[in-house]
Amino acid sequence: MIPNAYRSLHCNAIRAEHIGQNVTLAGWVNSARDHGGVIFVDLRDREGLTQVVFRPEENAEVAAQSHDLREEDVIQVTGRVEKRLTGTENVKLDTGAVEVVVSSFNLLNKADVLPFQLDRELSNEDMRMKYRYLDLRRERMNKNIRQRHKITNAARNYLDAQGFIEVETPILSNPTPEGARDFLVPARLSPGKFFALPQAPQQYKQLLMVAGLERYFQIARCFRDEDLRADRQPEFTQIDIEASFIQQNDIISLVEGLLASMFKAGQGIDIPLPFPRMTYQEAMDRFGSDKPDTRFGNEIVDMADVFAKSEFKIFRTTLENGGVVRAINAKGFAGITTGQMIRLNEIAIQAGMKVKQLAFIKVERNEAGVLEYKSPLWKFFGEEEKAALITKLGVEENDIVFFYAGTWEEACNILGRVRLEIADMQEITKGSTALNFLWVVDFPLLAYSPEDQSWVAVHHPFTRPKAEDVPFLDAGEYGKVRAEAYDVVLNGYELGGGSIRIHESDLQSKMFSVLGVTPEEQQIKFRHILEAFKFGAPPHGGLALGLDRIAMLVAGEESIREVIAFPKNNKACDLMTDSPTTVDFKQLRELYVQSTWKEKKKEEVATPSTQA
RNA sequence: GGAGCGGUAGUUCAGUCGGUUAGAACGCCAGCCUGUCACGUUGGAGGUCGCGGGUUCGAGCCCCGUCCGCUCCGCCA
Repeated sequence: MIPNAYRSLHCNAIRAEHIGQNVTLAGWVNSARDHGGVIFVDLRDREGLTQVVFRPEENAEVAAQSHDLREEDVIQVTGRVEKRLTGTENVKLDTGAVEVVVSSFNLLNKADVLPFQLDRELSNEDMRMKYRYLDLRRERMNKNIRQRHKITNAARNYLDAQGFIEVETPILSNPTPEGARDFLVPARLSPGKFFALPQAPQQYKQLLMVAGLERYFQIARCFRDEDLRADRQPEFTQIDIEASFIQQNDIISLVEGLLASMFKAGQGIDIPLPFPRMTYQEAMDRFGSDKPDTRFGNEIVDMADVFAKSEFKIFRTTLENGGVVRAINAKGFAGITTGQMIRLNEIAIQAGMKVKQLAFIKVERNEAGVLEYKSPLWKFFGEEEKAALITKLGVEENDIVFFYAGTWEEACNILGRVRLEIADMQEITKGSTALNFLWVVDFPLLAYSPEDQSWVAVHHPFTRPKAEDVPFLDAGEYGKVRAEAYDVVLNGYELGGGSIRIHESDLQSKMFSVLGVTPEEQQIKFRHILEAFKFGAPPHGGLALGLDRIAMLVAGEESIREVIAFPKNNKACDLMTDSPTTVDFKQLRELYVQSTWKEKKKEEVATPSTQA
């Protein structure tokens, strides 16, 4: 730290070597302990605490003034560093062996009593957000914000060292034809027209590849006007990366090194490289998710071979009709409560289960010491099936097995969700420090949307189909086409994703056509990119990482709000500034914009009379 | 758009079967206290039980509606 007029040292910098020296400190009164004569003040700045002592015999006037000090007053003190009296050292403080005996002090700013105590946990989220600047004074928030700086810095340094160039792309850009809802900005100088805030710098970064930059990155703010979650904010930050003359493996090892440098900077740990890889198909089959949490087992098991010729008609006919029969063995969860069972079934129904209850087998030892298979299905299974099932699922005492019979998609969705809920109920990952990184590769290129009655891009329309699957694309068998796309996953969170892109104009145009964008629309919305690809676009690809989520996981937090200085609440509002807000009619008129929103009128319904 | 949990003192919470004056801890205010560090100690103030309505002799507690916060589903190329 460079000394200035306010202070010669930070509060946490004072050590035994300073004994005898005069120092000047500035900061906040963390606590004041008034003993009538001597007064102790723990002085806090962003680096830490130092105990300063006001003694009447040192300076009677200053000591008298110190009686009025209250928590969070901002003060400046000058005094002599002394070794603490023997027996009064405080091992909890880095500066606990010394103290500053104050000879002069300035009250820089008096503080009102705070609306909440900084040293106690606070559960009132409105209060935290309304007084976010006070919430950020708390040690936990201070740590999170600074840790975020460290990992961001590490990312910049790493990418710079790898030859990547940081480029800023426009915040005012065009609406995105598909994908998330855009935030719109009226364009005053083009009456009736609108900008959109970028959901991602996707097209710009590809055009930078056409521009010959070869290696680009940006710590980019992105905007999506969708509903919020604990890990989703309407504005968030991506580490956006794009490179030319590069293949999937190159990007994967680049990003592994990047993440390793960030976790090293944030947590001081070395994460093992390389990360395991799994195809999308395998992830869905085993975990029912494209972002599997691999910290625990209870995997989904295919039971087709066991039940192919079963007497149990529901399972057999499901299989005969091209469906699947799959199961999860929840190890040691036979003690599931009625409430938990109800909850699991609710979740399964939400996830698309067509029946009212998940079929199950609960394995418990009865009073006579015999293993019992409690299940509404057990009586329908033949002896061979039972034996095969027990072996295949590794069923033991105190296990409970859940079954689902239906389509592959349903089974993945339902059992994937059930698997996570069971882990939550069993608190399997509670307190775990495991970091299970994973690459999910070979995503499908396209998915059919029954809602839109058309094929939509699973990643985005610029994603390259795998060369060996292009014949399926040509044949119109869109469901079979895999993409050169990859996601990096940590403990069930999607940290980021990317792809090798299309760099040929005709292939890009064909891709748009498959997605239902007519040639006319292509010219209107994508002329710039289709043209650019004709002027010598290099093969390229990239990836974007969610910086907020990474910061959250590094900090061990469960919400990205804890690593964002001024986040929005559930309704995308900022309670501190009361944003968003209404604007004057005049301001709207200048933008040629008119609001159609009307406040709901309170229904003037007569209160039902209770007296006849 | 849907589901769940929550809202009681400044804060964190308790509040039994619907029944006297709604409690505790921390914080706050005042006094005392020269070695504390979650200082101690004596005293004090502080409540629209989110809001509106209903049931009841009586509601923090039961019912209906509504607002706010959080979590999840839908949504998030």
